[in-house]
Amino acid sequence: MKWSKAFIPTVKEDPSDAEVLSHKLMVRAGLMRKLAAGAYTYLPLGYRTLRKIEQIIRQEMDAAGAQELHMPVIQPGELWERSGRLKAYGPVLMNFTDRHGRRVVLGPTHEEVITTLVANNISSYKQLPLNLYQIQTKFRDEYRPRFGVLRTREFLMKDAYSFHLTLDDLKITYQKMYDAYCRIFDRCGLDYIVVEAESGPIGGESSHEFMVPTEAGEDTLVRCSCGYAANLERATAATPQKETKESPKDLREMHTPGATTIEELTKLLKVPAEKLIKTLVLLGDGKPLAALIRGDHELNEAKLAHAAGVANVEMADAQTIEKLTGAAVGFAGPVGLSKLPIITDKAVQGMANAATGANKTDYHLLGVNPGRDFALSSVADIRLAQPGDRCAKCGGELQFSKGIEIGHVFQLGTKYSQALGADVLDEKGKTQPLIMGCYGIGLNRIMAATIETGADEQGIIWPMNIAPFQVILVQLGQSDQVLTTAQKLYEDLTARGCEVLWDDRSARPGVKFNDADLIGIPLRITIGEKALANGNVELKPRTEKQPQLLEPSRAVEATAKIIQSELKAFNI
RNA sequence: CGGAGCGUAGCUCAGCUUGGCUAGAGCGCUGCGUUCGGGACGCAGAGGUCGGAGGUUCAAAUCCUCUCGCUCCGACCA
Repeated sequence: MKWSKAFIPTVKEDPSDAEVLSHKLMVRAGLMRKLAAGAYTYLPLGYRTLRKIEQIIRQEMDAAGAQELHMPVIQPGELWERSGRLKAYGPVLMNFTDRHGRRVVLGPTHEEVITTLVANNISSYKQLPLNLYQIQTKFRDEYRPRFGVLRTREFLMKDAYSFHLTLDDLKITYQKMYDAYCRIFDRCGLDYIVVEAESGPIGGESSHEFMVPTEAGEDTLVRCSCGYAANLERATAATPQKETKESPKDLREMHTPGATTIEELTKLLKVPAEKLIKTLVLLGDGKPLAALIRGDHELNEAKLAHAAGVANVEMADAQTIEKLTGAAVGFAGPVGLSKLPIITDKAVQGMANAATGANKTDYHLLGVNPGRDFALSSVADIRLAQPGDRCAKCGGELQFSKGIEIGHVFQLGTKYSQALGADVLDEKGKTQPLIMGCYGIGLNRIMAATIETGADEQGIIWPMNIAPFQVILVQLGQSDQVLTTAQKLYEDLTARGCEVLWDDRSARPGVKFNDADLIGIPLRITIGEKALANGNVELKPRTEKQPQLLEPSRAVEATAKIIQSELKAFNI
């Protein structure tokens, strides 16, 4: 491809609306342009990389025994009512009403469609396991699209779904897919880690996320040197040591006018936050419940929902709280709070002589002792891990960092098959709900994560496997000798199967070198009069400072060899 | 959805506080010339509903109201 004929609009300055590195570089290198918030056009160069990522995924999915199919983007709203996810997804679901007044959903994912498909076409355990995937544009009306292509309203996703008679069989496929994911991300040249994850509205039991650690990520990773790794929603920290044997004091009421926050209380009572018990009033699937958390800890709603056995929890509004506690917001406490179930965090259990709200406006209780002053009917880990916490497995200090989620695998169980009636007959002729797994990869995120973690001041550095072109010919000047050499190199490299971008523009050398670095092609061959005077051209990898001088025919050999060996290295 | 900020040439921005000549700069683009190994230079040009609507005024990019879009923080979320 000759650059002069290609549509590669590079720009010198960072776009004003870009914040993260990958976003800036993708625009500057002419990979993409924004149409609207969370919607991007992939230009030819960017699309080449995206297609290469797609190809790698296809190969690995096929090798793992999955079969590719293609489902519709538009889906009947009725399907989503049946699965119960119309509500669960809420406003994130893009939908419209068609001319007949039917609600149509733009697919944010395809569990409903695939489960219906399989329900209608699979009826025997003999047809299992079945593993199906597609690569398709997904739609989500995100509250806040951001970070360039990392969170968009429209994105490319590989989604796979597997169907099984037994949990053991699911686990076999789950492991195969897990391994395939590792190969995919390895081949894309990414440094990633795998963490235990919460499954969110997809639902299900076990789940792992594939994360690329980088500051630009919006997920928080919690890791320990012992190998423990989880995302923040899932992470468990060790329960703090039981407090030294402080002898229990008597309950005492204290006037604390207007002190409704932990911060105000610590000042007023002159005790540290870890001596306070926060009493949070929430609604679990609409029913009130209270959660007790140590003053310096944060509630993890997902864990609480799990512990309470509900699908969804939200903070109760002020009116509800006042009605239930008999006090203004900020003065709730567990003592005498009999109207609603109380779930106590593990860290609260061992506290002694704590302070809590008195369920009386402008009053707090001191000397509160769990177990003595209120019942510990339900104790669970319901807090977020936080910096300074210890690992629950080895006691080491937990490390917090940011990451980009590029893939996610779930053991779904029977959530969708039961809702949508996907059954098969087992060997005894008995009806069984299908057990499902599902597996997703964000292709655009792979691209962005590669740039995010692999760029330098000059621009992008593509791994050979997903580079839009493998080698760039930088032709300096337009003299006959330079031109014929470049032409010959282009033909010879192409004949050897190399993907060549030929910068034949009449721009000055500096412009070409800077553009070549910016778009990050792994190998560069410079054809200029200087080296040609000695019959040479220059070969330089993107990551090296100094070029190597070679005769053109040798440069072709060397280039082809480097490409070969790098592609092979990625083909684990 | 709560908070903050921004919208002027293809891009990055100045001008707005204190209303007033023909609305500017750099980059990019077109033509000509000189250059040519890490983002050259000269000359000549093209390119603008100042996001949109309404209002105040003799006069609005500038002041007021409404509205749309975009970005960031929060909340939410594969």
